[in-house]
Parts: sequence; C-alpha cells; structure tokens
Amino acid sequence: MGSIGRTRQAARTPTMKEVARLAGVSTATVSRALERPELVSEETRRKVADAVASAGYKPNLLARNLRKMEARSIIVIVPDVSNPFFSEVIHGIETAAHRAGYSVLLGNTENDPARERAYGELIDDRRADGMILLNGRLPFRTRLAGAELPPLVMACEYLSDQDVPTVRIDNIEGARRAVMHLLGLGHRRIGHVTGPMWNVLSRDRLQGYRDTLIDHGLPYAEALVQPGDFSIGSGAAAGHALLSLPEPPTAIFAANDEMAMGVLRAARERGVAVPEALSLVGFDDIRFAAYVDPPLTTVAQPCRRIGEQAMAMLGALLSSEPPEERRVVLEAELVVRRSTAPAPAGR
Amino acid sequence: MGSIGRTRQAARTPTMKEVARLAGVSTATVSRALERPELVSEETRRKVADAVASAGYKPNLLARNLRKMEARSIIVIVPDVSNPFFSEVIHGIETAAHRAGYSVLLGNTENDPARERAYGELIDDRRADGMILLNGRLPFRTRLAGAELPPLVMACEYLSDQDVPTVRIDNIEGARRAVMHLLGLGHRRIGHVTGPMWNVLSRDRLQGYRDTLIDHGLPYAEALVQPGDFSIGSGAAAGHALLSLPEPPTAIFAANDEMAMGVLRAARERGVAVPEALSLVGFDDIRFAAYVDPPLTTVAQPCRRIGEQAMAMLGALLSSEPPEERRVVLEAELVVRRSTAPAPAGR
DNA sequence: CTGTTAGCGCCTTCAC
DNA sequence: GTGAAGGCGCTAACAG
Repeated sequence: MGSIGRTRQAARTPTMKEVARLAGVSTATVSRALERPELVSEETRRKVADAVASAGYKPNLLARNLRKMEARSIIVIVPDVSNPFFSEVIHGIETAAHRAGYSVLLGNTENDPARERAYGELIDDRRADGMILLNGRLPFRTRLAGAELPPLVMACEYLSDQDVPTVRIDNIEGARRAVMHLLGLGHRRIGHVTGPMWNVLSRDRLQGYRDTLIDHGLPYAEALVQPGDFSIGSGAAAGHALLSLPEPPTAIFAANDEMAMGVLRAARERGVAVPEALSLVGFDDIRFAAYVDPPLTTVAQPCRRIGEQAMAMLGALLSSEPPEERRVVLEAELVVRRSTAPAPAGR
Repeated sequence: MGSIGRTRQAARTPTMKEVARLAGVSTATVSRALERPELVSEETRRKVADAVASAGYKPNLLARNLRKMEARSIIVIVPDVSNPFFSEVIHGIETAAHRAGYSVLLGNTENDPARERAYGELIDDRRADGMILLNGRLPFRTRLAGAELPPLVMACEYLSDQDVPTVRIDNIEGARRAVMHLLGLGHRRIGHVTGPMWNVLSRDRLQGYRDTLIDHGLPYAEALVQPGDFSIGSGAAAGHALLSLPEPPTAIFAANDEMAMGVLRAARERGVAVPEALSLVGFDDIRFAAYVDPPLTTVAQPCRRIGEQAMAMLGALLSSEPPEERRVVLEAELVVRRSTAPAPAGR
C-alpha cells in the first residue's frame, strides 16, 4: 500500500525509524540510547533525545515485548475482587508489581475452574510472564510436576502435596491464638464456625481450634462446631444454631470476619449481648472489622504484606534468581477489640 | 546461532511454522485455519487441527498483537482497589471485559497524579487499547481536546467541562432522594457530612441536599454541614461536631457509607440512639452497609452495572462503533433499612 | 561507539 | 482454497 492509502490514524505514532532519521543515526543506536545509554556517546545521546522529543516518540511495547519474548505483566487469579480481604492482598501485589516494572492483569474467577484455566492460559499465550494465585487450586487441566510449573506463587492459600512457592500465614497458629485468648478470659464452652471444608484454610483453623482445646484438657464437642462458607449469611445461621443449643457456648471463634459479623447479627436478633453474654473472635481483620458494634476481636492477616511478598517472590522467579525461600510464613497477630470479655461468672 | 546453541527453554513452545510443517501446509494456511476456518477446506482444517493438537501449539499473542497493533486489554485507573465501592465496580468491569475478550490491567494510583499518568501512558505504549477511569481527573499532562482523547470512559465520576464518555448515576438526584426520605419522616433539622470538595460527586450530593431543603422551604444552615473526606474517621469527627451543636440535627445524611458508619460510631460514643434519636442515611450501599447496627439506610449505586456498562461503552469505542450514547446515567435507589425512623415528637 | 543484518511469530495482501 | 513474500517495530549479535 502506498502512502496514499494511509489513514490519519495509522500515520500517527512515530516509529523508531523516524527518530533515527531525525537524529541522523541508525535505529540500533536509537534503541541503545534509550535502553542502555551508557553504551552511547554523550553527543549522540543528546541528538537522539532531541529527536525523540521533537517527534513525540514513544517506544511500542508490543514490538519490544515480542522481540524480548516477555510481557512484563503478571496475572492475579482471584475468586472475587470485591471481597475485602482479597482486594487488600491485590493492593499489595499491585504496589510491588508497579515498583518492579510489571503490570497486573486481573483474573476474577468466581471459583469457576473454567475461568481459572482461561486465565492460567495467559501464560502460554505469553501475555503474562507469571501468576499469583489467591485460591487453592492450580489452574491447569493436567497435573503438572514441579519443574513444568510456570512461574507461579500462591498467596494465602497453599498446597500440601506439591512444592509450590507460597506466601501465607500459619492458620493453625492463628486459630490457636484466638482460642488461647478466649481460654485466658475464662471461657470453657467455645464454639466454632468453620469455613467450607474443601478449603485448607478452613481445615487448618478448625484444627487449631480443636488442638488448642484438647491441649488444655477440654473436650472437643461436635455440637459446638457449625459449618459455614465464609459468608455473612452462613455465619448468622451458624450463630443461631449455636445459641439455640441447650447449653450454648459463652464464646465463639469464627473462621473469618464476615461470619463473625453474621454471628453478631444472630446474637443481636436473639437478645444475646456481645461481649457480656457472648465473646466473639473473627479472622482476617478486614477493614470493617473495627467498625462493627462492638468492634471485633480478630486474628489479623497482614494482607498487603502478603501481596507484596508474593509479588517479590514472583519477581525473583521471573528473573530466575533462586528466590531466597520458596515458602514464606508471615505472622498473624491477635487484635483485641471489644467483642471479647471475661466469661460470665455463672459457668 | 545454530541448533546447537538452542537452550531447552527456547526450544519449548512450538511455533506456527512447526505446525505448518507437521500439517504439510503453509503458515498462512495454519493462520487462516485458526482464525477464519471458513476460508479453509474441511480437510485442511482437520489436518491443521491435528497438527496443532499433536504439537501442543498455542498461538503467541505477543506476535499476534504486534501484527494487529492491538493489545486486547484495557487499563482501569482507580485510586484504591481495596475500597469496597471501587472493587465492586471493577468486578463489573472485569466481567464485561472477559466476555468481550479483553484483559483488565489494574492501575492503582492512591490519587497520585504521577502514577495516574504512568498508567495513562500504557495506551501510548500500546499495552492497553483503552482505559476506564474511576477517578475524576484525566491522566494526561497536557489538556487534550475531544478528538485527541484515547479510547476512554469515565465511571462514577465525570467532567462537566469536557465531552468524555461517562457512565454514572445522578448524584444530585440521589442526594435528593435521601433528604426527601428524611423529610417524609418528619425531620426538619437535617445535617450533612460532605465528601472532599475537590470531588464533583461531593459537590453534587451537597447540592442535592441543599436544593431539596430549600425547595421545601427549609433554611440551609452552614452549621449543619460538616466537611469529611469519605473516610470513616472523618465521618466520626463530623458526627461529633454535629451532635455537639446547641441544637443538634435529628437526622444526618452522609455523602457515603463509610462516613455514615463514622457518624454511627460518634452517636454510639455519645449515647445517642440510632434511629430513635438520630436518623442516618448513607450513600453507595457498599457491601457492609447492611450489616452495621442498625443496618444503614442508603442510596444504592448499581456498582457492578456501572462497571459493566462502562466496559460495554469502551468496547464500542474500541471497535469504533459509534456508542449509542456517550453519557449513560443509571438509577440510584434509596434502600430503606433501620437507621432511619420518624423524627422524635419533641421537635 | 555505531551501523548492518537478521529475525521475534504472526497475519495479510497478492498471485495462482 | 492455498502458498509466497513482506513487514508490524523493535533489539541483539556481529562487524567495523
């Protein structure tokens, strides 16, 4: 096609060739002047800079990426961006990625394995160099062994049967701290609202709950453990179930903050005062945990830091530095607010 | 370099050329078989499909994107992903983008103009085809006129002095509905907590508040209007200020839900019962508005739909269809919960 | 220090 | 219906 057919649209956007012409050098030199100026003489560097400015040139990253065979972006696979816990982690990832010169692609999956896989393929497609998983399932159809795995880091969740680089907290220990706090306040009948049992985090928190009770010579009573699914509604249902027991618990540990809020609602609906008649501990410390009434005592996950560290680890993987550790476990701290109080004297 | 030097790494990932060889056709044919199968004979199509399968071939989108000069991705510029309101909108955007075959790049800016610009440049860089803005400032150094604007849609916010495609609600009307509700309950002293005044949405909501009062023959009293910045803390401060007035309001309309929660806290701290002694209306209807105590009456923005529509509009822009309308205004509905009640009889 | 050359992997006329 | 050829814009050897 001759210059006649060229549309205004296409004519816009100067290319490196034009900059080279303007500066009176070769494109190779322009390229160098831009990416490794130390290889270019002071003077040439200036000529190029001027040409770039006067042409309003911006390198075409599509071309650069093809040439270098890298996308300079990573994909974050997450069940639900609008979940306050995940969005905090993503915030951390984004910060670290930006710092490292990577863009963040968002893959919201609603827990649909098909969508997980679709996003996982972005790596084969070469549109993403690496991937951070905020859920506990690898997004591949076939079971890959360690060496075949693409650059990938799991954040929050983890896999016990595979060696996948991971950043998370110790959920068993977190749960232990929650229960210890309640025991320290004199509670002996402590209920638990679990997350979904297909989730490792739920299982770990349950285990932390049970182990701590047993370690302290208390019985593990199935009746005091109600299943939930991390939603507020499920927490409310579980709360009602526990509070209508013949001998209701004086304290409840919920496996996340949303469910704790549900329990709170159930307690209110039944006229059970928190913390006077019922102490309540959540998990995660999402943004609103401090603003319910009463403010929620909870096990705080360092969400942002988890995100930042996960990205840092992925960055190391991508530059094929051996990441210093493939399994980082951060501290989760109990934040005591006003939803917990000493056990009622009666019992 | 000969085949000797080829690393295992590079050898992996079959290219279209190899598929062509396997199928005994040209690369052009493979390309066609993949993208426009109707141009290829039944039989060739099958041969190609077989070759693709046996080679485990996946097209390299980096190359495709360069060739077609499009990135198939859009960038979402947002002040804070972990803000529950924004994350809902993003959720909607992501859903629509996925459906339309676009990837979503996340640009979190913390309201830093430099970062806004950095992300805005992704379009010049050709790493993004279009952009959705969740804040009210164009991310360009120079003031661009209409025709020069890249494909861009503003969601939630808008610019009054420029013709930028926009999806949002009518904030003046939303505020009016909030105040009408309070008036209908018999309140006559109604306070308002504003958002930051550099924000159009804040100004609109304030205007809706004032206009409605005046339309109903009530005075607009500066003392009843307290500035906030959309944060819970600022809401609490404003709440204290309003409640310590000689003649405190019997109702408060806060320009967003977080600030309403802050007011709620202030009321609690001062022993003012909500809704008995103080009615409270928020704005946005974020996820947790329904779960504070008492559940918050609020003006609900259709966050997801705003996101989806914004992406739909951007999609139209990108395929250079003339979008049907460049300014969509969605309905915001008042959701009445339990934080509002008839005005105390006394006054 | 700089220019020449040769593609990255794909798509798209243009002929046949 | 198919193949040959050219090139998207850039960078990485390799000479000079």
